[in-house]
Amino acid sequence: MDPNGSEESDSLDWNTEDELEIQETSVSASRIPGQEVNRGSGETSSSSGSSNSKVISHFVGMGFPQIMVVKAIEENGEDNIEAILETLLTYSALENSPREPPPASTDPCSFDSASNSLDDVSDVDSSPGNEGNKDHLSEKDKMLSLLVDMGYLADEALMAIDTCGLDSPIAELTDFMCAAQMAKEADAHFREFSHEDDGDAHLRELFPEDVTSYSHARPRNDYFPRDKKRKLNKDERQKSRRHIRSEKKQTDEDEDMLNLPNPMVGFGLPNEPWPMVHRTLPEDATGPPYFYYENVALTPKGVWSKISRFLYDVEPEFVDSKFFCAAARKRGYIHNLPIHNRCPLLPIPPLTIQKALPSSKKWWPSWDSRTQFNCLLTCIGSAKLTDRIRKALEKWDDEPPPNVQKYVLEECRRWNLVWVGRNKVAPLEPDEMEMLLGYPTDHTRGISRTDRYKALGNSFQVDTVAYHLSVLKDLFPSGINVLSLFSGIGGAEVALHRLGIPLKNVVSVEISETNRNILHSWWEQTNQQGSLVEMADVQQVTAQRVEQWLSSFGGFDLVIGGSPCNNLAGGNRVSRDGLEGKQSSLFFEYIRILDLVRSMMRRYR
DNA sequence: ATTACCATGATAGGGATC
DNA sequence: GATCCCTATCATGGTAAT
Repeated sequence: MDPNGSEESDSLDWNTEDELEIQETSVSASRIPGQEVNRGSGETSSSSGSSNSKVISHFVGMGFPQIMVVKAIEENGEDNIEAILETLLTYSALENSPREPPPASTDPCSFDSASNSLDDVSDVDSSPGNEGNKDHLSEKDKMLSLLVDMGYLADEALMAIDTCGLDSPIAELTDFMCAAQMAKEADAHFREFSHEDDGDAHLRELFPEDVTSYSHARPRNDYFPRDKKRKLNKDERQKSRRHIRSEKKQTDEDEDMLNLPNPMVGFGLPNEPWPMVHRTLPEDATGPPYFYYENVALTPKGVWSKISRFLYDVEPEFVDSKFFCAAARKRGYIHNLPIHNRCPLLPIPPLTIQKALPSSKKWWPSWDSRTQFNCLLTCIGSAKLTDRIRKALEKWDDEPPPNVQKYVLEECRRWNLVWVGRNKVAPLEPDEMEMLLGYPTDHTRGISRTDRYKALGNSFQVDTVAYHLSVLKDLFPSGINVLSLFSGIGGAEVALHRLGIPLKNVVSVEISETNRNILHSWWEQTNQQGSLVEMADVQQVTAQRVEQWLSSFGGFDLVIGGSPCNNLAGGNRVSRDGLEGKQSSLFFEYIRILDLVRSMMRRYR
């Protein structure tokens, strides 16, 4: 739902000053007086150092103990945000366990395994003062914390302290660590992949009791030197992927795979006597608030099981919108909504091309057997292509030979072309896409044509989503408060509105200004009685803001959104990097915010 | 083997601004 | 006329399921 994230994220990459400021207050309790003197001075920190610092401060700012954050980064490699977060989240799952700070002795020891990779340079454990001397230890810890806060890796900082001595000038320590960092960077690619799956277990051993409630995490790759991954050539990338695959085979076997249902009907279709599916949600998954997450069904292997794991182990509901409209749209939805007594949106839209676009019937050749469109995409077929097709067909008086038919059909399926004249095909018009996706006519009108295609190609199919959301109507007869993340052109809002569910307060977060404008004008045109709060960046949804919304709205009833699919979708041949991808990693913002809302609402209860 | 896929990057041209 | 921004056009090929 975030078509323009790629463009605008460029300008957002380092636009975090204000947020850091906010976090400064929340972190301050755990920080040592005076350490902010060095923050941002820039002189001492290398680029990798400062990015590392940002990651640490963000995780810490959200309530993870610094020691654990550092450990998680060490375990997973600084590039592997996803794994770091996963490691940290493992402990939030134990939220109800008694809280104990890590034993003091654990602090220095916890770095031991991390420093193993550098043991050949220096023997950390042989240094004096590791045990017994508490004063020295705390001084050492302070220095360690200071250096880590400056952006250096904890194991390197520890080694520098041990090697150069606690009384050494900071400059000497930082010099030492710069050298160590350079040595380590060569190792980074390997560690990025090899530590993906064993990080949790390792941390679990080190912190068997310690748990924390976190409220913020920041899994953006943008903290790191841009496109480090892309520097890998194709062979290397394939090797890496093979490496992941072979590791998975060895470790998780088949449990990592989620099978896509065939037919892709989810937990049941309207007006079909489908055997009623019973599901029991994991205890931790039950609301309030209700949540609803969406993304493409066909992702790289293991992505959906990972998404499911982050969303409290709720099983995804895979649905193809071809059962709801005349176009396919294979999507996975993870939600904690009841699944009984759903009802479809009325009127039921036409399910075939011929009924949806009756004017095309006249020109539709008998050998084009399509009755439904493929997934509506963000791009359309080119004018040159339709021209080539026309020329290929014009050579034949009546029916073209099979090979020409095959070529034309292939292109028609690929680009969802419609017959609009004799030998003449054309891509769908934006308003036709609006209709097929369940939006009001001219919903996206007024912006450039390409932007309309982009926005529509990235949006919900309203009838499908509305069918799932329909259970909310009886639950909230007086209306609902909605937190809508990655709102796009407002598919969720339109669905709820069309269901007749009053929208009391809607907080909509959407990066694209044109999309925000679309939702805004829809809101006004439909005379909404509630209030609409618009935000641009999910990363600016801080604990403070959520708290503010919760206190003024009395809680959210629904948290809904589909995070960017750019790096998951099969159409992306350039950067299909999975959940770690530049845009798709914003998924972690979704769970971050959802968890924030959940934990705060539980606290208020 | 075939098929489908919420795409990306390079490029060119129109229009506004200086 | 030089430059920038916006828009449109086009070619491009990898993954996983069937």
